[in-house]
Amino acid sequence: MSDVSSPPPISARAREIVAAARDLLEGEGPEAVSMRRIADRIGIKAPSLYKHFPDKSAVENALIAEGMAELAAALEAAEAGRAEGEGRAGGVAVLAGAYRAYALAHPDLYRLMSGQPLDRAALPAGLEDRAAGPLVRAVGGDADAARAVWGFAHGMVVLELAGRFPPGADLSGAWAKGCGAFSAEPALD
Amino acid sequence: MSDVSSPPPISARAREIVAAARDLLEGEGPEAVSMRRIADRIGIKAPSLYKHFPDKSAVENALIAEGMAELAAALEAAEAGRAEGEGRAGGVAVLAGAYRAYALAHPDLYRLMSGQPLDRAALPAGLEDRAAGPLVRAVGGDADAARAVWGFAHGMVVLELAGRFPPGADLSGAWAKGCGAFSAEPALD
DNA sequence: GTTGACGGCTAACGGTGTTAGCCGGATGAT
DNA sequence: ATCATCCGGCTAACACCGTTAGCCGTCAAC
Repeated sequence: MSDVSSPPPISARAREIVAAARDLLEGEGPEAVSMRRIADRIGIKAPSLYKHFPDKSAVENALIAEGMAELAAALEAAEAGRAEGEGRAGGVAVLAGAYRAYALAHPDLYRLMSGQPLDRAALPAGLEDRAAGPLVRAVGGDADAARAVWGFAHGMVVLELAGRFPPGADLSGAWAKGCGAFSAEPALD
Repeated sequence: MSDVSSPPPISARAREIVAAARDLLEGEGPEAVSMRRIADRIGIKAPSLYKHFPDKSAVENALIAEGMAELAAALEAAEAGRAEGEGRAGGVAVLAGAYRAYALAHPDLYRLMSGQPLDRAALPAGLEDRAAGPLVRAVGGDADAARAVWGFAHGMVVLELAGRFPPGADLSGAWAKGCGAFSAEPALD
């Protein structure tokens, strides 16, 4: 019963491959992560990669799992670190700050994680729920509210990463406005 | 004052090219819109496209301009169509509904429009502002608030398009929650 | 009538993901 | 000790991608 985690990729070579893929992704952007570039980086030829992963998307799924685990850890740390004096409101703002910080620190990985229809079967069981946990707890378990603030945070982050806001826009103001709106208790609900 | 729009692409052939590109995009998805497939569809060879557009991104920019104009029109129609009795709150919800409806009706075009760093020089002058207009008016000209609800709407739409919410999730509830949060007047601001 | 631009074309380059098939070495079984 | 098996490399190749170079027919203008 040692390690019945998710899919097989546990061999040293496999880990080396996803590490190379991540270096390329975070160092040179998404178009740099090609099977030939990955193979080059670890001193083998591209077709040999297929002895370790069925296709490129499997390598990407490993990267996605890695990123989601890191993001979950960052959110859990933010959740644990906030002063107990803060109400639900502060919780949302702190989590949103941690979310944004992770995305800005790993822009290309974040886009890879969030830009495509998750292959949930290729993910460690429970990872997605673990990443969502801190936020749903911060909004008191209201699924609608959790989805709304997730949508807000994701949208803000992705627009910022794509440079869609005006050059000198005061984004912290917009974040504060959003977090404030979501922190007010529902008036007549 | 007939038509001093933006860049050159006004020839019949050029319009035919972007029409073919749009058919491919909306009919078979983004990976189907290749220079060879576009050319095939109008009965010429791929290299001939370069007599009308400098590169593929120029064709995409034409698609983006087309989509943004349509989205702007949809938002303006929603703005004009709402009952005058509604306050600012209703305005935001109506606009968000129109925004979501356009994105769901043209998912691949919307992703093309919103997923990359806008080449503003390639866009008709004033188009971006025109698309943003209805929303900033709905929030009373507060730029921070406008960016926050834009982030919310974009995030919700893009997560929905990517199938990131749980299969049977009640998204209309999350949308209502978000619009409600952004419609309450700022308490102590 | 000549010139020149327009808008097609073919051939080609370097890149992509991926498959087929070969082959050496290590490992396990008889 | 010999034999079989499988693992993990390899080369060659396919079909596609965006893009460039260079050729050529048509047609309008001077």
